Amino acid sequence: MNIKNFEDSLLDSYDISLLAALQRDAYATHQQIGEQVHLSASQVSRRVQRLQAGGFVRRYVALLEPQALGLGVRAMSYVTLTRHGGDEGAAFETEIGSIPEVLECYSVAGESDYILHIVCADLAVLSEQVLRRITRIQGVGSIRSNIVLNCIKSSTELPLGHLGR
Amino acid sequence: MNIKNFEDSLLDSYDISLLAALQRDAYATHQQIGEQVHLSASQVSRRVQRLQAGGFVRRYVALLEPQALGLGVRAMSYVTLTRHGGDEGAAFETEIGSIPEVLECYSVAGESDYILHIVCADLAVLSEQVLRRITRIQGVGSIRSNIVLNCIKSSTELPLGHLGR
DNA sequence: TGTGAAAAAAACACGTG
DNA sequence: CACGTGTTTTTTTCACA
Repeated sequence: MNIKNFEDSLLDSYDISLLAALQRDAYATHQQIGEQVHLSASQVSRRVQRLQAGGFVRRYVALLEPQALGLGVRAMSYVTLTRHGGDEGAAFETEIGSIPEVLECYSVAGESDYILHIVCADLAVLSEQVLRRITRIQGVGSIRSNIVLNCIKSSTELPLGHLGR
Repeated sequence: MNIKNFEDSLLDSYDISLLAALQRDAYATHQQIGEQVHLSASQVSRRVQRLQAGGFVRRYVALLEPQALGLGVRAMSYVTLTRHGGDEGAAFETEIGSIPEVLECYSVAGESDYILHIVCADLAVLSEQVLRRITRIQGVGSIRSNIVLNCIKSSTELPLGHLGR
């Protein structure tokens, strides 16, 4: 039987610590993870497979160091479309998908329509290339941006505390 | 000789495609990556080690599926501190670090002082637990939040195009 | 830089509680 | 039926040409 989603599934406390360990460091060996979680290597192997098959793990990735790669600028940008109701949204969303400097894009309720998380080399690239390109997308009204001064925290670890008890 | 940072380092086009491959899928075997990048498995092994030692790779992680884990709410919150110049910032920053629902926190130039990326189970948890806890941190003036309606794009892949040519 | 050997780790099958 | 142990297979790392 397959674990399909949150409702069907019973994640016991081992699974939860396992997921926590995986999103902290996916390159630890099953042995090492097992020691942290108090499980044998074979158990870890079995459970990890189940968790993957169950759709809890999206994928495994390497997180790179922006500074080391010459990516010195991070910004949050807020895009407002000119008109709502049409398909400006669709055009915008597909275009955004093809801009590698845009790491994240969310539609939101509020003054602006979209929030964009952008990383790029420097301010010149940000304004002259990335923001310019976004401005030119059909339906885009205004863009406002916040330049990030300092990174206090940047994590990909989802909170799992609500599952536990 | 060690590769220390962007200036010293000469990343050739192989290294760049290698980094791109790693941040796309870090669980591919060296063999598979080698086929994509046109390199032998041993070369991939060597280069990956160099890239890690050179500080280009922060770490390897599993990206989990929020929906499958009952994490249905995503929000961007904007925090303004009451006074600037003191050490309210320091207190705030250490406190924020201990809230697992806050995935990202950046200090920014502009109207607000900090931007927070929050993920949690539902709106009740967001307002009654997470935002409440943030409000109570010493020095916090106001919080404004944007609830995310839709995720257009959510990536951890840094843009590497500027390195290439 | 590639090839092959050695080491390590993961996946699997089995026997046991 | 779930668990750990031992075995097989895969994968990575290292030495050598």
